Amino acid sequence: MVKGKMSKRQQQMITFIRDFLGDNNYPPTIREIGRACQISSTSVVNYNLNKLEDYGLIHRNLRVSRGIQISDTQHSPNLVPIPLVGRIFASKPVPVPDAPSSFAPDEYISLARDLVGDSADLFALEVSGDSMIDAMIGDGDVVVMKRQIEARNGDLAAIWLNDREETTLKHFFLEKGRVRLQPANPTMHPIYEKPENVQVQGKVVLVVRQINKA
Amino acid sequence: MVKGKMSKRQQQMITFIRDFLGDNNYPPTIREIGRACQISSTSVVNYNLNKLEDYGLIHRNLRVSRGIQISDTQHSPNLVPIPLVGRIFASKPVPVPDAPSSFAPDEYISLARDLVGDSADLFALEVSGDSMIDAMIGDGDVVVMKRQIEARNGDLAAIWLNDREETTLKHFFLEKGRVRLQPANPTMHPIYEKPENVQVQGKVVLVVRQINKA
DNA sequence: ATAATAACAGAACAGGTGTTCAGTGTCAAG
DNA sequence: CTTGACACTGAACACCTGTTCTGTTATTAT
Repeated sequence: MVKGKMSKRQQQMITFIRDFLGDNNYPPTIREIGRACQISSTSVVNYNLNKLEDYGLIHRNLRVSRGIQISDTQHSPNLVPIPLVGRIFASKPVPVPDAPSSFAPDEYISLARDLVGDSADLFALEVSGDSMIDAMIGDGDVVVMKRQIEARNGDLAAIWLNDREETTLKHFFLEKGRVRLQPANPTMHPIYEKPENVQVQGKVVLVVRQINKA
Repeated sequence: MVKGKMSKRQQQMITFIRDFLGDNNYPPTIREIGRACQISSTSVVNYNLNKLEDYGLIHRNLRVSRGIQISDTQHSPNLVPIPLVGRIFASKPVPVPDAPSSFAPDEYISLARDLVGDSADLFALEVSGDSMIDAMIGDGDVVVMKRQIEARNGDLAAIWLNDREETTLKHFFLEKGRVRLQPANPTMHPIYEKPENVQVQGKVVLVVRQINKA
């Protein structure tokens, strides 16, 4: 992960690589990129490719012709890449990413598009510990969330409790001046909070649990 | 399309190309194919590649390095289609499909290959009811299972209990003549059964929970 | 057996391709 | 002004890669 924003050229290059890959199913060469982006020198293309790799947008296989892989997507229109931005603990607020595209996480999880839709505001968190057990979410589960400030009644949301200083995943209900937080596990009882004490950080859209990670 | 069947070598080659493409997202060179398939001469690889193109299995871009495209109308190589064979109730045995390809389910769920691997023995079930709550699996969850008769210690398995005549999802442990079935929820206690009373129907490899099905 | 065809081996060639290096200009900080 | 970082140029090098050629071996038909 590296700071800095893409230059015009780098943006042009990565869009060309993406288009080329879509047309031909194999990545372009350095000279093909240069030709398409009006770059006369192969070393400049090489230079900017290294920058793009520093940003985490591509992966280069050194000394391999056409050894460019786009890391934001396995280049499948049916797969949605979701940045895995960190881990979630009950004792800390959810590390919600600020801007959608300004940063480049080092890890992605790919999911079929029909599972999560097309939203750009998705991010994934790996759960640490059993503190979310009342939401039927266990240690090692991956929760896919949609960044949003407000929740609608019934949403399973990540909620920061100001007084307790912890994050909880519960179903959100705003009812006559108070907030009811209902555990997903129906055998457990809800808790009630004052609206000014709760802070919605995002809405859970999917939970994935891999039993045997190879 | 041309008549004739593929030789052993050609079959080996095309599977290698497919695997290579899956791993690297770019096609292999002629020499990489030859190395993987124990072919000493590049001309032989070239020879057989032309045959594969005659058969319509691949498309070659002449004079382009790694210019091999697999004309695979199939799904994306990064998505695995998993048949959704039915619903799971605690009161009934899991409807395990008999033969992998002998039946045609009307519904599929697609998952990224890196989530579930390549096994052909996968099938998916939608959970009805809250009977699996002690496995942290709720109503509407989709469990992806791998068909198998035996379970190893620690596997989260679908287990049919002969006497109670019901299915349960628990972690399986065979220990000194008895079977311990441990709920995934660590706050709940295990149950113990005689080995002849339990029947493994499959092993859970993944659980997916969609919160808001659009 | 003989001939024809398919499949393969090895080598060589021309051009493609990633890499590297010595410079050039720009621009902001010291 | 000087310095240094940054983006870029042009050229050269070494290896990679697809192609082609000649020749050999195996298989099949006549």
